[in-house]
Amino acid sequence: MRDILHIQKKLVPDLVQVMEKRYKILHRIFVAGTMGRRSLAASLDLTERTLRAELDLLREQGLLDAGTSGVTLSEAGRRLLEELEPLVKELFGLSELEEAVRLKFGLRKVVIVAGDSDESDDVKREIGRAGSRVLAQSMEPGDIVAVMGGTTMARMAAHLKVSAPMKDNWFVPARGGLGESVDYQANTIASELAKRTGARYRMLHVPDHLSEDAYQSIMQEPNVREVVDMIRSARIVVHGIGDAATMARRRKLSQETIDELIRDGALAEAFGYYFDREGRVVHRMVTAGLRLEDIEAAGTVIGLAGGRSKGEAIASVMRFGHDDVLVTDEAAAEEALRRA
Amino acid sequence: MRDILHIQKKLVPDLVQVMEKRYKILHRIFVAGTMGRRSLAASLDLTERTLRAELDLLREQGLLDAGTSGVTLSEAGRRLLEELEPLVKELFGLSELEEAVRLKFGLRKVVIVAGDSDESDDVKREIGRAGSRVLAQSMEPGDIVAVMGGTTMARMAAHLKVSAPMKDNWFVPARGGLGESVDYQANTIASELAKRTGARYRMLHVPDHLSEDAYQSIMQEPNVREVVDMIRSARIVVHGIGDAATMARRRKLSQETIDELIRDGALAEAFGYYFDREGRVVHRMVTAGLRLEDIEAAGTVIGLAGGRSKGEAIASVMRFGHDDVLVTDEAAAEEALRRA
DNA sequence: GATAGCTGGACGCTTTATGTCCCGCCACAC
DNA sequence: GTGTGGCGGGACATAAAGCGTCCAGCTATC
Repeated sequence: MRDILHIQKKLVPDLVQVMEKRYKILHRIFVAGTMGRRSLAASLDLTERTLRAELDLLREQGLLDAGTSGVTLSEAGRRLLEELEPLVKELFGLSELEEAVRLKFGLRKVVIVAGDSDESDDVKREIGRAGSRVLAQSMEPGDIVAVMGGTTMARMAAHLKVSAPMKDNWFVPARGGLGESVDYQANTIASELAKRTGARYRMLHVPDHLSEDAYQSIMQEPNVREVVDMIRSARIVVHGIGDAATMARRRKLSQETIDELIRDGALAEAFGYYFDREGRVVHRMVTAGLRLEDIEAAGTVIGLAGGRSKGEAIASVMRFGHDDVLVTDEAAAEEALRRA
Repeated sequence: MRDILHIQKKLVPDLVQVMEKRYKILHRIFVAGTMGRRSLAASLDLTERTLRAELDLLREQGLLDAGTSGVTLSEAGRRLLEELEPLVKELFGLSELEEAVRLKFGLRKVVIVAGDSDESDDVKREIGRAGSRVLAQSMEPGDIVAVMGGTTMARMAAHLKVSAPMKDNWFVPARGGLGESVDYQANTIASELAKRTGARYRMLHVPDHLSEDAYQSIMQEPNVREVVDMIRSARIVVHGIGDAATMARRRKLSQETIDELIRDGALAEAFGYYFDREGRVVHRMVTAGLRLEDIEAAGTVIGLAGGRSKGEAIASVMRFGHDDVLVTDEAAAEEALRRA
């Protein structure tokens, strides 16, 4: 059953939303018995006109009747609702989950794709696609977008598609190199995104693991300085979320540092910071780029991550509380809620 | 599984249509391997621009790729199509059936509702509803509509709904009384239809089973004459279809006549005429009203009938060849095709 | 008999969809 | 190598649909 919807959603992406909207209308009318258009519109948070279009359609389908004192479910409508009831949870589970996660972490928007990234590459791809849509919707002319690295980010970049060239937008890497494969570096991703959108980009070449002296002197370089300033004024930040242990290993942190992270209860990593269960910052990478205050100042911070194994890390970063939008998958969302 | 498709047809019929369109596009591309937009548009009977909007969306969904020599299904697209195949029949089966019936009998339009009228009153109601929609779509200002009697016609009348009053339309009974319950007489139905649409109507009171003399003299009556002239110039004719034996009994024909009908192979009845298997007229009722030549002259002839038991009769009347639109149910349509 | 709340009609504005044309490009045939 | 037909994709004016808003007429209820 689930499959069917999954298939249909590919063909008609907003199928479920529409079904949900109509279900809610029918359900509301069922509960109220008889109800007028205005009060119905108010209680469903629809405008009178759009509701009316829906009501006309539903009546056309013979699901409801309009009397002089409001609309009522017809016999067929009641029967449909009854058949629909057991499917509701499965049908709209994701949007309910989205809402639950949104409220739990006080986010502006949550997008959840079906499945578990840990188990299927399709789901990973879907997160990338969903993320790219969110980014495209969020961008406005003139915006500077700072992006992090990682495979999820790379996938997001690969799916971004815009209708019109964004000639006066900039993409910048949120931080210097991360010692990863070049495909997954923030620099690469920023340039890829710029290429795909017709926007401009700047790169930031600052090696990891610099001594304090070397760091200070490289920061004096005018063109490094310039890029860093741009990064710090980014209006949109897009980042992946990792679990602390994996990230520490990938970044080849010293055993000493890793021990320290463990002692401090570091669970999650995002934009170069490590967070404990409560969302407190317990460690930060020493490298040029985005600072916490820049994150706070950014208008839109978008987090991308999926897979049940990342649920805890996601919960931790969300508790940190400066993300606005989360794009994840079903398994991770459930896990994050459970941990929170 | 079947439930959900069933529900969707009721709740989101518009989206089901969209799904069908997109399925057809994918399917066509799959068959062709790779295909250009223009030739695709031509073969699917869509305009280039609308097709393009669909293609953009499907590509957005990752279902197809656009190369230099046309569009091709992506791996995901092929997979989707494969998964979709078993659903196609259930989802769009009726429209394929509609098309098959349409071609078989050379009709302008065929509307089929799911189910079997013999088994469920809901299906009968649906035929009425569908018929009323067809009629509303067919009517244009100034049109005279001639209607027959019968329960199906009565149900159709009960569901007719128009957006604007049809002040300059007329409804007339196609024939005089049929000796049935008053609710199902053509006169009653014509007046009901007029009341529901804001149109005007005329009645025709000519008893069945008149002697030739009485018939001739009643036809001299100016106001009978007037109504008959109107009937004969109807631009739209709506009629039910019955099987010959049942109708003969209902009309209390003499045993002699019934024997004659049987001998001549009468199978079906419509607008007062009896037809054999090949659609030839084998008998006609002697009463005032629509003649065969008026049927032939009418712009739109709409036939309504459902139930597997009527399949053969429907096939017979359709072979007669002067209907333009058929509204029926799934079982009757299958049976009619089988018999033809 | 007054009143509140209902449906359905109307209308102008905004957004979206659509028809149409064109350009540069690539593959293929010659 | 070169010509050519068909391709995708951009552009744009226009038609159509969607939507917010208001109103008339009606009816149930107090």
